[in-house]
Order: sequence, then structure tokens, then C-alpha cells
Amino acid sequence: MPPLFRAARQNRIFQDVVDQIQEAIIDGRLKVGDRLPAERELKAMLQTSRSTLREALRVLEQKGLIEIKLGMGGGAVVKAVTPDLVAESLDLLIRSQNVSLHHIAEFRERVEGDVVEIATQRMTPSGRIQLQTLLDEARQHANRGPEATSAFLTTDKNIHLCFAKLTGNPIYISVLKTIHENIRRYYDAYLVMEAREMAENFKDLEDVVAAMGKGDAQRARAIARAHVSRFNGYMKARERQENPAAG
Amino acid sequence: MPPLFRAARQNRIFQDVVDQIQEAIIDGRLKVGDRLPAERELKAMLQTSRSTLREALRVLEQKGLIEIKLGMGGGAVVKAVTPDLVAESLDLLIRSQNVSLHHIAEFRERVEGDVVEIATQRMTPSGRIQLQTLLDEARQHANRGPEATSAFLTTDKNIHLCFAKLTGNPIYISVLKTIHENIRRYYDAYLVMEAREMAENFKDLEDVVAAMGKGDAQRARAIARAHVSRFNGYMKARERQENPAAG
DNA sequence: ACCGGGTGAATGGTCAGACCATTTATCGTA
DNA sequence: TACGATAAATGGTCTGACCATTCACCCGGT
Repeated sequence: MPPLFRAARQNRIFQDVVDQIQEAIIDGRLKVGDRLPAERELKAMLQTSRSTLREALRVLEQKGLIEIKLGMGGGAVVKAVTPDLVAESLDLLIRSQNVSLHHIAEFRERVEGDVVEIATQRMTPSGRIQLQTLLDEARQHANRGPEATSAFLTTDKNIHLCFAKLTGNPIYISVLKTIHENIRRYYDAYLVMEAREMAENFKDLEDVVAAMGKGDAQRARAIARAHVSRFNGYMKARERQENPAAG
Repeated sequence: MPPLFRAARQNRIFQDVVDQIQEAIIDGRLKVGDRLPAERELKAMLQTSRSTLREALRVLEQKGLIEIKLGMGGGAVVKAVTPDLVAESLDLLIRSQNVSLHHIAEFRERVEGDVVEIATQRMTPSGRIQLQTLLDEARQHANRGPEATSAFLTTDKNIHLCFAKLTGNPIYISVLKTIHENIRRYYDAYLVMEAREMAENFKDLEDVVAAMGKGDAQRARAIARAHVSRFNGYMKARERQENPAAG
């Protein structure tokens, strides 16, 4: 077996270290949960200094590839890559005002429609049960009125994520997770739903699931898209209240 | 005016430094193009050591918030936040999740359709010119036959990215960039197009652009989707040749 | 035998100071 | 004036030390 790492050489040595470890993770020589050698060992393996090595570890940590724990028995552990970093970078884009809520909304509207369409074709018995459970949950929150807005939104999100899981396509799952993480910030900041709005939205969800149950993918798609569109409408209305000039 | 930075204190000091500088960038106290003080000055301002400061700079660089240049007159310069990091992290996610070509293809087929539909509604004069130029390029590659497969694929990619830019939605831009980067890995590995296939594909592109020119968004969408679907068909065929059992 | 606290070792986090490599400005000379 | 040598500014790397946190182990008391 070849050694896990070779000596690091390049203009920026830490970049070479990053590349080596990242490669090892992506092609599976390092698996999730594996622990990297201690810094003082690694620096010997890579024939570099500890500061250089640490800069590399910082980058890998920021990329979400490893997690570093303190103290004895701590160290760098290979992490499962999650949509978190995508969400974070999207968040940065949004906050630096290069992406607006409108952009996310436009994207989401179509993606959610697609997801529901595919999910309908791949419905499973256990999926039916999960959706029914989530739907019951949503109904209860909706009945409690505006004070339960946050709880309702959480269940709403979980229903959409359940659709995504039904597609079995990890891209849809990651993309939808990312969107919901980002969009939720706006909802929490601005959105308190009126009882009527909650009822409307709950009915949307109910209708989507019903259409999915009948295997009517196109109808499910259309309702889902309208559902998301309605949500976006609420947000636009709230935005106009905040900043009428933008309307 | 308050000092730009305060002394850094927290469990992980470098994290505090990252936060401070990031805040300064996001809320506009540091603007794009601004140059940060030299490391030896910054470390004094933040009352920290140079190694700690440098770990923070590595993180900010990785986040795409600053760019660091060597030599005299170099240093850390605030960068415009671009969708690149979103694309990169999405890429990481896809690569580490063993996402199959099938998953990418399924996603791409629908997204490309959406993109073309939106782009049609937002066509610009300069967009028309760019597309026409790219189309001419593609025609030339197609005429050269199979040996020009790679060049044709590159132009094909550029045309799709041009569609994405026309949407004006950075999310579509980063998503499409990522998709093409990932899918290209498969194409380069397997795909050599026959002359007939290249001709078919070129005609698809020509038809899409024509429909877009007439403002027929739905027709453009349908052709684009079929175009991508055809591409995916080629790949599936090639996969079967490699591994008949999977067919 | 068991429990609890103390203690030390492993490990990441920080620091200080030196030197190297790259880039640009400056100055002197042809 | 033009060009080349030189110096200064700046990031990149290295070394070695010490601090802070965590956990396993051991010892003593019950």
C-alpha cells in the first residue's frame, strides 16, 4: 500500500496539502469518520511546518470536509459533506446583495414543481405514511392560528423535503435543503401568517398530496408550483410594507 | 470614526478575526477593492499573533471574500462575492455523494428547460449577438466531425451558460456552471460523437435559438429539454457499451 | 468492590521571532 | 533616456515554545 500522503511541494505549500487531503477524501482513501493523524505527525508525513499544515486544515474545515475537536482524543475527523456549505455560500451571496429573494423564489417555484412531479412517479408506501403524518401535523398547526406560524413553516418545510427524498435524487435533496435554509431566514424575519393564509396553504399541501396519491403528476406539479408562488406572494406583500418604494 | 477592528477574543481567536472582517465587508465598512492592512499591521490592530491572523485570512480567502497577492504592493484585497463558491461547494457535494450521471441528467433536463424559457422572456440585443456568434462556432466544430467532439462540447456548454446569464438569476448561473463542470467529466471520459449526432445536436441548438428569437418560450423550452435528453441518451448508450449489465 | 476526584498525557490553539521568495519602486549608471 | 542593479514591502514558511482542553488512568476513601 502506497503511503497516504507524499511530501508537499508547490508555490503555496498549504494549497498542496489541502489538495492531497481533499483528494484522499473524495476518492475514498479517507472515509467519513476517519481520524487524521495528529498535527505533529501529519507535519512529519508531509514534511512541512505546523503553521503551514494548520492553514491547510483551516481551509479543509471551512470547506466542510473535516471537523476539528479539542483536547486528548480530539483532532481532525473526516465529515460527511452536507449541503451546509452550499447554504452558507448562498447566504453570503444574498447578504452581499448579489442575490435577492426574488431570485431564490423564481428558482424555487420551478424546482418544487419538478420535485413533486418526479416524487409522484416514485411514491412509496412508507412515503405515503410519512406524508400523511406530516399533513396531520400541519393541520394542527394551521388550526392554532398565527401564533403557530413558525411551527407551521417548519412542517411545511419538512413536507417539501419529504417530496425531495421521494425523488431519490441527491441533487434535488441538497438543492431543496439549501433553499429552505436560506428562505427560512426571511420568513422568520417578516412573515406572520394570517389564519386565512395558513388555511389556504394547508389546503394546497393537502391537494398536492391527494394528487400525488392518485398518481396525477401534472396536477400535483401545478398545485405545488402555485403553492410556492403564493408563498412568494405573501413575502412580496410584506416587503412592500417594509419598503413601499420597491413595489 | 470608531476603529475598524477591536481586539480579538474568543475560544478560537482566528474565528473572531474572521467574523470581524467578514462583518466589515458585508455591512460595507470594507468595500470591494479595498486593501486590508499588511499582516504585520493587522496583527497589531487585532492584538493577535501572525499565525492566528493568517489562519483567519485563509478562511476568508476560501470563502471568496478576499484575494491575496504576493510581493510588495500585494496583500489582501476585498473581492466581489461571486456565485463561484456556491458552484464549488455544490460541486464538492455532488462529487462526494457519488451522484450518478443519471441523477445529474434528470436534474439538468428540467433546469435547462426552465432556463431557456426564462431566457427567452429576457432576451437582449447583445444576447442575440453572442448566441449567434456561439452558434457559428458550433457549426464549424460540427462540420469538422468526431475529432472536434471536445471543441463542440465546449461551445455547447458556453451556449447553455449564455442562456443562464440571460436569465439574470445568479442561482441559475451557478447551478448550471456546476452541472456542466460535473457532466463534462463524464463526457470527456466516454463521449466521442458521430458526425450524425453532432449534426442533430447542432440543429437542436439552432432551433432553440430560433424559437427564442421569435419569443416562443414554450417551444424553446421543449426543444432545449429534448436536446438535453438526447445528450443523456448518447451517454446511456455509451454506458451500456461499457457495462452491458447495467442496461 | 465501587465510586470520585485528582493528575498527567495527548492534542489543538496561540504566540514570538526569524528567514525566505516574490514583487515593485527607486536610484544610479551607461 | 533607458536599463539594470538594489532595496524595501509584503506574503509564505519554519522553529520551538507555551497555553487550554479533554480524556484515560490511577489512587484513595468508603
